[in-house]
Amino acid sequence: MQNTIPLSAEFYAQPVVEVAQALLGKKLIFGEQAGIITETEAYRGADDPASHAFRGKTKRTSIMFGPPGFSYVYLIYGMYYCLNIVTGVEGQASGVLLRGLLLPTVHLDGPGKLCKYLGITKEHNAYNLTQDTKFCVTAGSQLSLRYQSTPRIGIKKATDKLWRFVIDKEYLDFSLHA
DNA sequence: CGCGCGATTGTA
DNA sequence: ACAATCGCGCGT
Repeated sequence: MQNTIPLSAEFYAQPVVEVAQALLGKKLIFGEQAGIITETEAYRGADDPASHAFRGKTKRTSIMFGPPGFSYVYLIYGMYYCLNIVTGVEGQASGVLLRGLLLPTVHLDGPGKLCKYLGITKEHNAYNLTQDTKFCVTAGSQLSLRYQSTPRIGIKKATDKLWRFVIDKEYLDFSLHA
């Protein structure tokens, strides 16, 4: 069915803030699991001190400088993995952190819990999400939805950027009770 | 080459 | 408020 086609490299090639907003309501597929993306954050290497890539390309962040549509999975606080999707054009680092996912039975809040529940680890770093129907994002419901923009969570730099995007609670409640 | 600290979370 | 826990990357 149409809905199983991975979002294209062209989609991810858009500016990171736009992609972060556009990913809300889309469906993340990982193995046999699938859920609706409810919360994202945008990170941009060029002018965003909160981004891992702000200080330039390193072994860890090199994936963020690569082509759009690839996974960037990193370990945080020695115990949690976080999943990002590389965006924008190759050579200019940016990516979207996935922070919330609505599954048929649970709503996962927080990037660490999201990866822990799905089983995403460093083994899933640097995957091309535009070529694999078992690890990708698809169009989802296509319903228009409301979301809020807020400062990003857990950072001390660039807190003026309202680059965290969350689907409205009312809309979430509707989905949960539908 | 050593060491401080982080895009987090659960528990006190 | 704070511990758990470890690899990255800055500074020496």
